[in-house]
Amino acid sequence: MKEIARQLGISITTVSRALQNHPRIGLRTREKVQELAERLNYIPNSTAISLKKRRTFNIGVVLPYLTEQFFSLAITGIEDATIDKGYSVLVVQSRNDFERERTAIRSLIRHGVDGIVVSVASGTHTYRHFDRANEHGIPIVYFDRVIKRLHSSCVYSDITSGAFEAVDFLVQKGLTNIALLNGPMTLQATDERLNGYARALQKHEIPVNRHYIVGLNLTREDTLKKTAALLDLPEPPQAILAFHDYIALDAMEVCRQRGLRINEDIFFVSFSNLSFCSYLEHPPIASIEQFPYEMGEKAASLLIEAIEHPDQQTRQEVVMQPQLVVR
Amino acid sequence: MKEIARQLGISITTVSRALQNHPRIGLRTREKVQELAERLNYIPNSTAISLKKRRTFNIGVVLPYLTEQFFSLAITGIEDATIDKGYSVLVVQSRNDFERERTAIRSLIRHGVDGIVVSVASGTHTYRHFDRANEHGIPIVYFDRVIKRLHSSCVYSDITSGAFEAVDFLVQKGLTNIALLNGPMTLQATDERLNGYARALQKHEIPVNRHYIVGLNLTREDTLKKTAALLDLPEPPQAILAFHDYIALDAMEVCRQRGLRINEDIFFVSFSNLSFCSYLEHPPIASIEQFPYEMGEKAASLLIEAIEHPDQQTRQEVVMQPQLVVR
DNA sequence: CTGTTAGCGCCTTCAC
DNA sequence: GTGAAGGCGCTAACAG
Repeated sequence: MKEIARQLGISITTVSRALQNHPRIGLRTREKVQELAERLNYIPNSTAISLKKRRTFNIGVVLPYLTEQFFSLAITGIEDATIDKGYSVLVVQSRNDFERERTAIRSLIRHGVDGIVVSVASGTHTYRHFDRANEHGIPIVYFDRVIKRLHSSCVYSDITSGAFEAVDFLVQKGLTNIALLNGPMTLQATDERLNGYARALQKHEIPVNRHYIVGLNLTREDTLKKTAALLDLPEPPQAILAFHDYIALDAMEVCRQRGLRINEDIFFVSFSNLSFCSYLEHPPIASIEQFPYEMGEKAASLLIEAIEHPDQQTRQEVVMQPQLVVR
Repeated sequence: MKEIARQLGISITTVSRALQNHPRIGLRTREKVQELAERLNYIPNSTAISLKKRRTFNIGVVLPYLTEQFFSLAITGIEDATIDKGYSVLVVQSRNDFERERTAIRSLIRHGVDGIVVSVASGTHTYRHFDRANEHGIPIVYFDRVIKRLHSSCVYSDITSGAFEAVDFLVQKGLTNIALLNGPMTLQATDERLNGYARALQKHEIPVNRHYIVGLNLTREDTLKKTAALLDLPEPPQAILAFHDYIALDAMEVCRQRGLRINEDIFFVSFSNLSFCSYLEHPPIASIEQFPYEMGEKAASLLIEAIEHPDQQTRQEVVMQPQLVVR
């Protein structure tokens, strides 16, 4: 800017205004300035602007794993919702580790993001780090793995209803012995899933067999072991509802090894609907699509809302309806 | 800082120095400052620091798709290599679109990143936008889909050798009719792959059958169609080398539909080694692992090198050896 | 060991 | 319509 001002023999102020299309600036001046700026391929220093405006136009995203397609789709939604509003996205992976998440948030605060979208790590047990962000005036929107806080919006899917529909679907196919490979009890979604499962069985007056309900700890070994245990039951399940496609895949492997034919001797339904399931010879017969892209998109626009209108504290809770996709 | 200075009755400078553990500051003063800062849960305004230091400690990453596991692994490598040096990562997806890539770079420049890591979009045909970054003093490191520029380092894998080994492996298994499902001719890697393929055949004195060499355009339909054409040849291939696991999967589907048994009637080897291949009942018998994580890591550290020592323009070209993983 | 001063690049009253 | 001056929060000579 200084350079432009010098070359044109005008003041920096004028340059600044010309560049912003300030109304009360001479048309000729404006044109000359903009043209010269172009020629010098001037790019405004956003650091300086940030300092002045107290906005960086960066938003932070903290989520467990980018390698999970669910989250990379979510990020894409976030990107699409923010990019043309001029925001850039800072991504940090928590790897489901509390400590990592904490430092991630801290680092984002230091980097001066205008807001944060987070999907809480499964290892997180206290929420002080999030409050810190809020205390610094940084709004947070939670998605997928949400926690419900006073002033923060969140968007998540209705797991209960997803599980309900899945089980309902299986029962209507004539399957009554349905097992549930559920997540760790620390996650809220685990409860909801159980809920939907139980409610669907109840609807059809099928008694809940507690041996069919299994809590997994996210390690592959655990999944393999507990699936094997299920199959060893005197009355093994005819169908399995898995809380994640990956879990279903691991479980299917166990079944195959025992000579069970997928989608004949035993049926699978799982959450998430990873695109690569379509490459499988025997994919789960149904998946519960949770629309990660849309979730990310929604979360991001709520965040931008919160950033740009900090006054009107309209906390929102958006519940997305999952959809049973039958193959 | 002002607040701390006021409360302690000292100058802002002293506070600043105390916070940075400046050596020539009174121990007592320092402690008092740091303690108060803690209590006020003061977080330095990095925007201001950036303005002063002319560094944002942000680095940009531009790549085609985060949803491809290859790239999300690369990002993870980048993250790990930068995070503890105090950098944050701004991610933008180009979706292989030139225009998107261009705006991405532009936006990163505006946001004042200290450097950029990029995997060039397949749709990119001119490199002016990259030069722009360089003109603004922003170093770039290319990885995977690299272009070779005067002052920019790059890291990529030795596709030729990967293809060579793959074909060599197949021949040693007694397979001689080997087709190559290659990428679009616009990508440099496509050439190299062809090269390795041809060289391996040559080594075993197998003539190159040009009907076996197929250029794909990255759409699924194209893959299906051209694979079918391969199988329709008077002498169909016994094995297929695919330039990507996803391509192999699509091609395998075609084979299956025709009643060919994977890994019996026809064999597959592909590049990339996606983790989910292990879930397949009949995965490619071998994959060419390209170590995306390590590539990202390396690219990022080269970038940091370039950022922190802008004087010593040591352009580096790192070639990673891929590895044939036999299942 | 500590304070004074100037300035990073830009925006924004306020004055002309 | 344009310019001068001050300041965003912090750092870094330069003085004591």
